[in-house]
Amino acid sequence: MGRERKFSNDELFKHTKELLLLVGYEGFTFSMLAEKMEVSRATFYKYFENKEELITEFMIHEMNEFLVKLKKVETYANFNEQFEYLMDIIFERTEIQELIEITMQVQSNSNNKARLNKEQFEDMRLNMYSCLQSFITLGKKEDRLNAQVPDTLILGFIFQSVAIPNHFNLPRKEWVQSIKEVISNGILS
Amino acid sequence: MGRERKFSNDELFKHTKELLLLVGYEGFTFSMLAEKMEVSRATFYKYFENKEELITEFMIHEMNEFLVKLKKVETYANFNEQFEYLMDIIFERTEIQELIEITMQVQSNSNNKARLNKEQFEDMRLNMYSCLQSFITLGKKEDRLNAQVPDTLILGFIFQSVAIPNHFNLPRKEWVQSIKEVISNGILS
DNA sequence: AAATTTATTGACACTCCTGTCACATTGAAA
DNA sequence: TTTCAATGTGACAGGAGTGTCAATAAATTT
Repeated sequence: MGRERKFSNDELFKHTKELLLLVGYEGFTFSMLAEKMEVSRATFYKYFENKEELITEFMIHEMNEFLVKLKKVETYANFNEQFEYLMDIIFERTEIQELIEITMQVQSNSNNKARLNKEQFEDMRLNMYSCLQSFITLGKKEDRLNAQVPDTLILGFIFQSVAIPNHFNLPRKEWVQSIKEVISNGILS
Repeated sequence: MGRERKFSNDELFKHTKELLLLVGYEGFTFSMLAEKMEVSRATFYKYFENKEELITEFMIHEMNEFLVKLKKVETYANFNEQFEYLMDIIFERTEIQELIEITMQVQSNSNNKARLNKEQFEDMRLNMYSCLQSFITLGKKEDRLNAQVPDTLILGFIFQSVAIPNHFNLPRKEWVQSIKEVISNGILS
């Protein structure tokens, strides 16, 4: 019962994401979002106490979508297939890493909802890492990964690689293929 | 003649850098800088029209320091030595990449000094790339670099690697060594 | 010591964002 | 048709940053 909403949660999060990637956490304001969505700014306060709460809630939503896909990595039997699949989903959501860094900037001082959201998000992030840890462990067990290299560095390389600017706009397929090649065997011939 | 300045340019840029890395471009304000430096906010307006002008000027200063070091790469005769030297200076100034990205956010609409500064900075950035291009070309000529990999990706890998978060705080020397190893030969064994 | 020059500052007016609230709107239930 | 609960909005007060300027402070020159 009651009035119909002017926008769905999906729409809200879609615009939030675009704005966040455009202007960053500090630059993000309810005013901009309201203008973008053609809605009164006051409306948001019916759903969120403040921008921290909106952004942390958005990030949980975003991370959830990513985790669902990431979990499927376990269904692949060997390291090679897991690696292929992992690169695919990472390059399908190149912005996840950037969004994680933005969320790190959220300061939640008091005992509010944003604080709880941040804690939940932290749990999800660790969940993500543990999922990836299994991947690394398998790779080292199968003797496919260089055991000398710290696990955290292997993951770091994989995740950072999506952030490399493709200045010359090489075709996506070729670009991703090259990145896989370099991550696998390095830049030396 | 006249009164003595309360702070040097070096001090100003030092604090600007710290603040920028802490709060990002959008979060940076003259108020914060003034408080940090224990100076009146109004003082800055004697030297800069606005924050865009300060930040672009700072970036030129920063890039200059980096370019001076980078130019020396040409004094090394072969690829191996150039590679070693390059990694050293990049890890000595791990923040240069981050600062470049921050500067990209500066919007200089009108025909002001910030606009000119941005253009000058862009020149320096291209200068940087051309310097690195020589390094790549030498590497491919000496048949040390994988000729299949796009040049821009090789540089991207090297520069992005400094941004990989060292979550477990592995000792710097070991960390850099591992990164060199992965850049060179990849994560596979 | 007075004049001159340069640096610094507090205060003011302006703009933009925030959080709130009473009031308006809408759609479904009674 | 009336009622009512959920949704949406304009307006207001408060806070923070901006850019400016007249006044003040400190060095140097005369």
